[in-house]
Amino acid sequence: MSSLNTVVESGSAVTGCCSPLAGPGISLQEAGATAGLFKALADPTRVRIVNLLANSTEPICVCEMNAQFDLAQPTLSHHLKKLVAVGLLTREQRGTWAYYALNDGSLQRLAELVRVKGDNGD
Amino acid sequence: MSSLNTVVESGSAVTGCCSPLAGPGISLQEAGATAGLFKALADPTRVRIVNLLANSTEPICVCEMNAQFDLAQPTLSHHLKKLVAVGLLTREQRGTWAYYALNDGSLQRLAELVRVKGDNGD
DNA sequence: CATATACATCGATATTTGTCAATGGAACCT
DNA sequence: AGGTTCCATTGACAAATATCGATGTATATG
Repeated sequence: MSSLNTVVESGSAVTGCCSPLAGPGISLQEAGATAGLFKALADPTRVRIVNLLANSTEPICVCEMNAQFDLAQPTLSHHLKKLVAVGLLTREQRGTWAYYALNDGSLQRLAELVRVKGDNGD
Repeated sequence: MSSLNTVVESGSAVTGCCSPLAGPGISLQEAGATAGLFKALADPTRVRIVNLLANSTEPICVCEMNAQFDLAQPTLSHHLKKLVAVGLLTREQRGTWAYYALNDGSLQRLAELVRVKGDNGD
């Protein structure tokens, strides 16, 4: 059986930050935070990772992604770290394996960032 | 009065491209196109430009942005070009001035990219 | 025609970033 | 304890990018 610590970690950028793109007059600093979130998705590999996780009901371990993406393992780790740092992904350690999943509601919050002014919001 | 050619140009990436982030199994190429769109917004200055235009009912000329952003004029031109190339912005020449505006519906299409699976789209 | 203005393009540079090989560290197995 | 597997970190390097000064190109104006 083993211990199975299942320590969960996640950054926080989607979680609370970031002024909407079309919001009224954002500052330079706010623009930086918002750009930081988009920057996390400004790479094909990271888009694929998010897409992969968005289509899975369960977390996926690095070894499985490693089998699908034609990339060195450190490179994959690098991208995963960035996605966690920005709050899009969650990392969960199960024994020797590391399982990643979409942070709950992170896509919804991302959608709010892009929400258009006169939208169905109310 | 002068001639006022008003030649309008715009790229096309938001216009038609780009598989949704959470769509079913996107290819490496599709991921690249999607990442390219996010890349356009992965910069504080470009976020501010889009935000500025999103809050304006009328196009805005470069000279006006130049007054608000603490950047050299060539740098601003550089960013504007990228936003037009990806289809987010529209460029319109009025005499000596160049007016930029949000490409119609580009934000909506961007929102669709980020749309979550079980959303109200039905 | 000469000059001025608005903007784009070019060339150069410093920073950022994606990538990999090598190494490190932790959990598991025998 | 020793070896193995999974993953992260480090260091190095090439490519992309943000930035600016200098220059180019229209368009207007005197």
